[in-house]
Amino acid sequence: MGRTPCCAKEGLNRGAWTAHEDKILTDYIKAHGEGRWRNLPKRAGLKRCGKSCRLRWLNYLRPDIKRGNISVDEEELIIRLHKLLGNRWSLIAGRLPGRTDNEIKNYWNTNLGKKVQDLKSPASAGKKELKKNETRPQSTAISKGQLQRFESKVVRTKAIRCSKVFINPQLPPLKTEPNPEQNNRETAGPFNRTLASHTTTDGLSSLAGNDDNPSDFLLDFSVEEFCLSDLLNSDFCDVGYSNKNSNDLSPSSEHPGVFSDEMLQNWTTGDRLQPNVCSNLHSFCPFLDYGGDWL
DNA sequence: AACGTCTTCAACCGCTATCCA
DNA sequence: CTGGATAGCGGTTGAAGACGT
Repeated sequence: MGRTPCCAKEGLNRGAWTAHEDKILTDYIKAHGEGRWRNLPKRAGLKRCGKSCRLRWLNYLRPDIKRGNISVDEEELIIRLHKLLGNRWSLIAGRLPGRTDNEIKNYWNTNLGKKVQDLKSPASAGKKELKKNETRPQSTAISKGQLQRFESKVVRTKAIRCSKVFINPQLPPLKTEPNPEQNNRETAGPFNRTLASHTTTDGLSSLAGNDDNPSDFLLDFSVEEFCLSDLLNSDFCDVGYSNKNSNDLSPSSEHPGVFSDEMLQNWTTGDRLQPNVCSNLHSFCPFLDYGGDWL
């Protein structure tokens, strides 16, 4: 590939892994656990670079890997998370049980990215895409409107690393007016339950003073467990923030907050959705409604 | 059947973050 | 604080199979 190798690879195997190599690696990790990748090949008797072993294990051999057939729900979630996080595939993968960052990245590059692009300029989509959709019926599940919303609001999380967090305590209250439909869905799944019962008006209180881990923000579910579309349709929150002054990131500006990567990660890598943090859904509104460079 | 083009995805790369002595 | 080792990330590549002519 025209680049200098990251480490000495004389006598090392390259390219596709053989079943034998897979077995050696699997057996070794089962016996000794993950980690120490650099030394692993030598100890396991593999002619591979440690990095390659790690990748093979994480992306292919791990027992909890779910392969192929990305469902419509998963697809929608990927798009939504991509809109929120940008190309932070590992964070996105963290919310899709059994999926790897590599798989999601590939899926995005080969399917969703194109789809978003095509929907942006429908004229260029052409017959080719039509044909393709015929053979991949699940790909048609997302409406054009959805995709347009997704496309325009990717948060550029990698541009600048923040070490400070500013949160405006004067967050507008979330509307909590009675909603029959919501009430009906209250028992549908954990996410709806928590949303319904924890819509506080204080964006900070739940961050500061609760035993539950506020970092476990986003979603913890298996997509088979309940109807993901409830979450996806929720848009996380739809409070009417305006973002007229995109350069003013001070706490007193219209942006309620600028978030560090750490916070972002915490929000998206937790193992469990904690009830108290649902009120912090407020905090995401600027992301979702913010089309420009927010940093 | 043969050939060329396209698509997919596993594997590779360099870079950065984190850990630890 | 510094620097080496290690882990992890996202971008890119290319082999292989699918598809079209």
